[in-house]
Amino acid sequence: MPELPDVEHARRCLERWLLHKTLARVAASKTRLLRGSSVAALESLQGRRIENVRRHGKWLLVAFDGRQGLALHLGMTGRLSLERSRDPVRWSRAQLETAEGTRVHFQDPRMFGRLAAGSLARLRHELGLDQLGPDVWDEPPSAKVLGSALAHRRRAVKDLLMDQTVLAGLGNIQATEALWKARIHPARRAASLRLDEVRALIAAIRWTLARTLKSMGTPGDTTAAPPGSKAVFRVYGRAGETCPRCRTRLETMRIGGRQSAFCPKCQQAWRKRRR
DNA sequence: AAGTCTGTTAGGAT
DNA sequence: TATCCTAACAGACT
Repeated sequence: MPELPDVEHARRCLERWLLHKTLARVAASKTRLLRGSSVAALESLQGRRIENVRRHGKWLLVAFDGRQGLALHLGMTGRLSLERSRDPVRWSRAQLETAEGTRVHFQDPRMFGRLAAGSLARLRHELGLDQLGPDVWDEPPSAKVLGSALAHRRRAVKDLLMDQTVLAGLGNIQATEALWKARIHPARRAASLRLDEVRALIAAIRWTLARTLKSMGTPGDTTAAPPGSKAVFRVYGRAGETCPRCRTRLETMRIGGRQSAFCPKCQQAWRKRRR
């Protein structure tokens, strides 16, 4: 699940569960710590109050008093959940417990997630937040800015959209959906996009992010679709089904090792750059 | 039921 | 430098 909408949802959950609370206990068993961090650093957060919960791209950053921080990446299968007394929590790799007894689990079956604690300044450096591109939801680039980021790049546009140093937050699903919405073939060379196409792409990115975010509802809303439910997506994972726009049979191809669904009619590969 | 697929990213090869 | 590929891991699906 964890692309921008999922991480933003997780952020809102954390805010609801932890904001202004005191962290009484933190434990990390099998979670991989970020290089340069340690369990001792995690434990030094105990007794501190949570001041805010921010997100940049797919990273979560929890700020504590004393300029300390906890950084979290959900990796490919990570999720945050509130412990309820009923069923046991599977794949819990780390636990955060407030003085009031609220217990938050970091569940991560595949263990691609990351956790780190330390001074906020040091974390920002270690995480390479300065290496990340602008957050695609909070600070979307203008067509001109994105256009120049794509110019002179030979890689497939989809591959670049998922490059976190260009734009922070998009993953395979959101990039697939946005390109379909913007009617751009995923394998197009990034440099071949015209300015009007870049403009359409930015609008399409907002469209898919807003749509996915909305489908997840607000934290605690049990009527919303469970995160990652396929129903929201128009083309992702739907190769062989028909295009919702033109009824053409959707196809899929591999780009940068990732499966990329597209509509062969709406998303033409051979539009060449107009000079 | 063995084989294939999977939402990420770091790091090494080309 | 830019791009491409694979490993890290464990489960779901066909």
